[in-house]
Amino acid sequence: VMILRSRFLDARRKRRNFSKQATEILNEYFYSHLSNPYPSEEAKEELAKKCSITVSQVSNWFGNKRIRYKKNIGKFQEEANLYAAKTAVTAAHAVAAAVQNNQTNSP
Amino acid sequence: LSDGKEPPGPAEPSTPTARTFDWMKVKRNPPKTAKASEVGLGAPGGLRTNFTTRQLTELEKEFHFNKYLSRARRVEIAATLELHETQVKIWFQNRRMKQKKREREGGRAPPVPPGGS
DNA sequence: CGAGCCGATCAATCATAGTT
DNA sequence: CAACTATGATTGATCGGCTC
Repeated sequence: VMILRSRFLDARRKRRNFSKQATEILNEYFYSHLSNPYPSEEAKEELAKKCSITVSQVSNWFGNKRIRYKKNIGKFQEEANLYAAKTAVTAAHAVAAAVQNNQTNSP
Repeated sequence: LSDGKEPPGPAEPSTPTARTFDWMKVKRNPPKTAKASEVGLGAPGGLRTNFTTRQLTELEKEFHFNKYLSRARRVEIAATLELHETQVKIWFQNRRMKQKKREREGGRAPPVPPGGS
């Protein structure tokens, strides 16, 4: 049986965790698209570039994230709220900027 | 790209954030590999078959010879390796995708990360 | 109409990195 | 340092769509 394990022992070992920043970007996308966290091929390429990883790694990340998320939603609740708030702030900034540029207000 | 809302609302009212969407409910049917009714033994269908080294070696060898299998060859290999024709078929399909993946990305970058010297 | 293929994904597991 | 957890990768098999 052990022998059967040895058939692998190739790639998957020696794996490096993605940079904190890359994970940040991936999570932002995941939680801001929680209703449908399935990035298109183009989106994956863009994420891959921003994260400095390959498209396959982006796919692996989303695949693992989706499965693990639905496996135990509760465990990710905290993280979900964190990123939800984060994107909300980003959106707020965008709106604020738009308002400043566009003096079109409405009380 | 930036969507704001999804027309249908498959979510459930409970928590303001992180609702339950359809993709979270997706369940795959269990593998149909081996019918318990056929052999009627401790072969519960629904388990991911673990190919042996011998089977993988043979399949790999055949793959290098032919990327695609003919019906006849498939039957032959399935018999020799004691696998279902479907398993052999699926193995080749997955193997081809794997090959494509390696070609697409594995263009370079295997030598050595930084560090040497 | 059905079989094989493609592309994407699932789901379980492996082996390791990181944490406690 | 051991025990446990988080995470990236691998892979047999499924799902939907397309071709023939």
